[in-house]
Amino acid sequence: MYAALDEKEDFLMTETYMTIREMCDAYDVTPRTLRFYEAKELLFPERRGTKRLFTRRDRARLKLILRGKRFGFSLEDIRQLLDLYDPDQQNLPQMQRAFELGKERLVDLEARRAELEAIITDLKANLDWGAKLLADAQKTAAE
Amino acid sequence: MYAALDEKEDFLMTETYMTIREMCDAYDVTPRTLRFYEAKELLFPERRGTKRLFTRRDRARLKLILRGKRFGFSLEDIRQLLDLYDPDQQNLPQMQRAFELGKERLVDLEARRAELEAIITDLKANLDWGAKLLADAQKTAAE
DNA sequence: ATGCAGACTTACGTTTACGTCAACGTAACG
DNA sequence: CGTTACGTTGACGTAAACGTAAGTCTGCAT
Repeated sequence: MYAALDEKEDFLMTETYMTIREMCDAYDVTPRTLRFYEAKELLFPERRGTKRLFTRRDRARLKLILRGKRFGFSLEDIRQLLDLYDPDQQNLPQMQRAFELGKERLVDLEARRAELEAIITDLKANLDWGAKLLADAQKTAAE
Repeated sequence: MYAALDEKEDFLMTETYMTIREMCDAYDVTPRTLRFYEAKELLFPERRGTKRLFTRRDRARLKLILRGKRFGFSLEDIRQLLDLYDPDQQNLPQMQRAFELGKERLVDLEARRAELEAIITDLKANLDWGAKLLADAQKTAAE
């Protein structure tokens, strides 16, 4: 289960559970953020008494959340997507919705990839152009 | 000038100036958004009396703004980058800052490209897996 | 001349994604 | 047994990116 949520460095992670502080240090987020994500039902840490215990599943989800954010997805967008990476096999209709949604996302992401490629090419060209302009300016100033 | 800001379809754009409504229709934004971008010094429409007239330069900048937003950049990030795409040759220090900033962005974008590649691969794998799960579920239900 | 569609300014409202106290619980340490 | 460190729940605050409503102006068609 959660095959896609696994990561290579997980073999280092001997602890099954992590406290909120360990999570913060490991993923560079604040406690507030983790509690906020829990409130928004993006994470589901267990409890020992009143304290949160973050599982492997939570860690995997958090990685995906942070990833999504870097690409401009809203938390609500991400919440939808998480259902795909972490399906509830008891709920067929939900799985199918997640599946359809995932296919749409794939199209979207591939379009983004193309656009990103264009942006990079573009930026490179502008950097070359800028370098030339700056070089000219240097020479002019030297006279 | 503004070589990188040109686009292929521009030859269709006979009008040098566009009204705010034309802009809204063309780029699917609201008037509020355009005025907001002007207030934030991302766009610099000219004025006929009190009314805004958006130039080719504004249109090129707007495209870049919308692009940047799709990739999760803040408007402030974007404002900085626009200086690179639209340099002020009277201002050497600003050009150099823009140049340095642009180089950093390039590194950033190339990292994003790699991550995006990983995300796509990942999502595809999950979709295949999901397809399998759904197929199994269908069969089970058929018995 | 007038009315009305659009554009303009000003200003307050809204949503997202947290930040920042305040007040309290609890567990370990000396 | 006190205090120090870390964790918890509200509750209010904030920055970014606009939305929205109110009131004004303005060009032009009737």
